[in-house]
Amino acid sequence: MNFIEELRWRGMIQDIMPGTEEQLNKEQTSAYIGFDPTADSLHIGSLVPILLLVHLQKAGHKPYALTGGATGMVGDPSGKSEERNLLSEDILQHNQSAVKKQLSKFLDFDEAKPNAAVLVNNYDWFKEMFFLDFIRDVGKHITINYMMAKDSVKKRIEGESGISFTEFSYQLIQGYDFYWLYKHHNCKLQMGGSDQWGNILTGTELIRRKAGGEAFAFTCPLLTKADGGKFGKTEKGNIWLDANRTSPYEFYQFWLNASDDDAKKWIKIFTFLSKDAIDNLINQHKADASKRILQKELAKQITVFVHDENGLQQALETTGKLFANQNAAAESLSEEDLQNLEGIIKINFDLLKINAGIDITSFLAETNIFQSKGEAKKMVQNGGVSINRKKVDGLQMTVNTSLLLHNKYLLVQKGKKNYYLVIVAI
RNA sequence: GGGUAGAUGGCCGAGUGGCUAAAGGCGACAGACUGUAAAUCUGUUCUCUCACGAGUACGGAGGUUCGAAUCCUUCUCUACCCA
Repeated sequence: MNFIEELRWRGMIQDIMPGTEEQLNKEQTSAYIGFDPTADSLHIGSLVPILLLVHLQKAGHKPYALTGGATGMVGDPSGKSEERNLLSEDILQHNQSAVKKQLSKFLDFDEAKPNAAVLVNNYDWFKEMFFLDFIRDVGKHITINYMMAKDSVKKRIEGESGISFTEFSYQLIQGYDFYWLYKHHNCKLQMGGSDQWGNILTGTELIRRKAGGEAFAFTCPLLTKADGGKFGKTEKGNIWLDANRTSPYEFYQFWLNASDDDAKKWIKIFTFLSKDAIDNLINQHKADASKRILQKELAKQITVFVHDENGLQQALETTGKLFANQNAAAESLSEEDLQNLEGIIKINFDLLKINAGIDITSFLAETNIFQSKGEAKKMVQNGGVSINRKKVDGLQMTVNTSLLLHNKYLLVQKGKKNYYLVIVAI
């Protein structure tokens, strides 16, 4: 199975330019994807493009991962309904190096291999670029009419808040990236999310007009959830690839909570399991959906990919303790169990206050489990708070030493799935 | 430059002097059900407060009024039309 066929059955191809497959079959091809340094960690939305590069490399082609030091300074209008705030140069610098570090985890950079991965930063070729040169050498080749016809631009022009010249120019900058890589690295293919289709085509157009060359492109679908919600968000926000931002346990939990429909789609995209293996899993899942075989396998594979075997073990251990015996009393957890709960939020709290006894709303607010007493109160009244797995049934409750597990711990739940371990000490 | 229509809570959108912390919808969070799903039903959803209550808030500023999202002045921004 060739690279494109592989991606196709996995549901990872949205649009593809004619001739792309032929090019890839013909010779080892260099291809690139850009990553915007909008934060100092990538999140799971970037995982699909990363996987495209990994598949590409596995198929024997040469992947280029581009960090957008220059494009990040401008801001991509695609998929945004409003003008974005510009990031400061310091932050961009910091983000770039962090993103770079993360990317290097997933690709093989062994230079001995002919298809070793390469990291590039478009700031390197834009920092010396003068405005006049750019509008003469690049701008001249692309008409405004062409640029305005792009969906991402059209929407903004027709929309409420308009579009600045800065963001309007974005596609030219990205287009030039492709041209530059084509010229200097013989890079003939650009991939990306389907929201990038317009920007990518500007690049192939530039290569055609300015260099008389032929370049190719395809995009992968943007992920949504079966219920129409945004992919990769939870009540706590984005799911990041950085273990310090999203612990392996939380990361694992995210995938484990996938709905059946989503799990079927996602396991093809986010794991390297073969078609047979996945078909087999889907059949097993259908036989007894309540075992959530698909979700477990998906969560396992992708957690190992991002956080290694250790991360997975940590996630499984914590998951086991918290969810395996949900009906068991919290008292059944040993001190070690509690001490080694990795990945959930741990909070230190003053023993003296517990000794004196503290009312439930103050306790929840002072531990920062809730931002204010009002919020804590509302949630308690809704029945959404448990301590040591017992539902807090009223505001009159007092937290005191009798509740402590092993004289030291309190296991607090906000909702069903959000655990906090309060550690009491002086 | 001239004219017209607009700007309401995370989003959409009702509201033209007091009964308006502002209908309704979406989203989000929680509960029930369940499989730590989905769907459904229920509750919550400006901030602080155990509560009584208080403080902010209908683009910005100022004014009229006992009382303003609602009326007036002015400014900013957006859309459309004319030049």
